Amino acid sequence: MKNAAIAQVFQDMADLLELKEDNPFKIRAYQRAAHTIDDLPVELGQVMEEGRLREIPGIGEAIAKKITELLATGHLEAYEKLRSQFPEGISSLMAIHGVGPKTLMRLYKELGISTVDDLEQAIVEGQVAALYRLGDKTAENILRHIQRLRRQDMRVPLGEALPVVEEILAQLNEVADVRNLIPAGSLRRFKETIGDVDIMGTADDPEGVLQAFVQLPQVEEVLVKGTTKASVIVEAGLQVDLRMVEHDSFGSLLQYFTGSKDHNIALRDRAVRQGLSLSEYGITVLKSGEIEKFATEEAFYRRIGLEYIPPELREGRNEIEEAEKRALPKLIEVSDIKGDFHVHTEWSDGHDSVEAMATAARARGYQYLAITDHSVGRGIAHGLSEERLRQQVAEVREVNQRLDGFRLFAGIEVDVRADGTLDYPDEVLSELDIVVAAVHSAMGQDSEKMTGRIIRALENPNVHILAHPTCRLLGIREPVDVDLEEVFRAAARTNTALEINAMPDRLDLKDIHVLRARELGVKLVMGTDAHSVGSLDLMRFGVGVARRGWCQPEHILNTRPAGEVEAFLKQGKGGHV
DNA sequence: ATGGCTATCCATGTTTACCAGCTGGTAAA
Repeated sequence: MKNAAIAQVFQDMADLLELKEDNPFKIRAYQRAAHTIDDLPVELGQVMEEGRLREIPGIGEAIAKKITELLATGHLEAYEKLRSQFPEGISSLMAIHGVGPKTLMRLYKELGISTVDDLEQAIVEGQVAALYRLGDKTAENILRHIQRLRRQDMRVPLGEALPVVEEILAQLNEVADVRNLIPAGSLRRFKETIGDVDIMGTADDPEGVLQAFVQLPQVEEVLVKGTTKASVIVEAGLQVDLRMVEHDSFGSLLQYFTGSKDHNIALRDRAVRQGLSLSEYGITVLKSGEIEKFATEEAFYRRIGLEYIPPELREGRNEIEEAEKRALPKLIEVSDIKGDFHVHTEWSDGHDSVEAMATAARARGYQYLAITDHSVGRGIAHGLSEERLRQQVAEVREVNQRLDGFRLFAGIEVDVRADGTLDYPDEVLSELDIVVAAVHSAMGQDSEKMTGRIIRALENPNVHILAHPTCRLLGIREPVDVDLEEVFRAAARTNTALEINAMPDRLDLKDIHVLRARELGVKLVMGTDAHSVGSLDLMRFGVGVARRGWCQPEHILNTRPAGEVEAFLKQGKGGHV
């Protein structure tokens, strides 16, 4: 049983316990366990074999026992027993905004509602509004949320949300007089998908700013609007909250709303032991009851004895311990990147010429760029025949000649076929400066086949990089079934680099994989997979993943100067370091 | 249910906005 499935069981148990109005702390314990497991970089099966389940924070005696049962039998008796007390699938109703456990239980007991369809029908028929303490407004509100839920998944990919939010910030800055305006929450932490967006602001006239906010042209619907905060729905169904706060406590508020929840809980625990109580308004000294306010996050963290923790690290892993020791990594930044290892041109399915891509890369301050179009097997993407590849290499070398102080590498994104062989013979590949291998077909293979296939590609001495190792497409395609642990070991052994694909719907490897790959000594590179000049900008999403994976500049090959990169490409694999 | 160090015990977060009925419950963050 995989981590995601186990986490799902505990999440569902938490939902059902909430319906039962069980001990709230027990519910939180299950939720926390589910979240931690979902985020775990190693499979629980392995942790169990090593007898280290209890070392995972939030996993104690009872949950460890349940995990063991799930891994051994695929079932959990306590879960089945709990489920039998409710109609099948009732917890899916908890996903509807505006329906909490209390309302849900009443809907079930008084109206026999147990599915979203039941609920929708009951609202239309006026049965919901007729219940005591529910009315027209509430029923209508629930109906709206059901329709929203139907339209699309609630979580929006970061790559979609970020540009929308940046546009809102730009406009709001123009029409209203604001002092601060910073998006908090998962967006600020650069999580790969965003639930709601939380913008924090300060201004002399906060109500005026809120008024301007709800009147922005991209606002499709106003959910709530008070004197200190407002919530709206903008395009793509994204919910955006704006919260106007006091300027002198902006730091603690920003910190609080940036999260993550796990990070803040751990922080609060630690503060209580220091005799301090944390809240969004500041820090209360428990003995005196005196409240201290903080205008900046730096001052806030300093007050509790920690160095500043960048938002991308605030996931409740071990950032607090490291901050205490002043041992946080100096995270990689976009400005550290000196080149891109994965771009396409009009030779295959890209939109711009070799020269246009090269000059755009140089204009960004890059020192080098690898041209890696698709190989012959990707017929649909105009993959290059051996003959066309030779012609393209000639063009790349010619452009490289003309560009002073810039290195253009001639390469290929070569298909890893179903059996692990590559799309071109070794003689052809060895002529290239750089070979990026990638799986694009037969993605339904079982784990054994897929893992073997990928490892075979890694073992090819001509392959420098494996691109988008899990082949996932956020919200579209699940990752392929592959034993990443084995892939990481093979990559380390063969000195093959693994890619962090920066395309926002890939982000592959993802943050927790990056953490684990680094532990195993795998080399990492960044590629935008750009299909046009503009997409070179996607690098910032890859950098976000690397930052969430605790990467310093030296962990990513793209921060090395052209000479070092050339050395890796020329001899790296041959030496089998 | 977890984890801490007063442990056969105890703490685990608080505020805002909305709605239905005219103060208090519920949900969300």
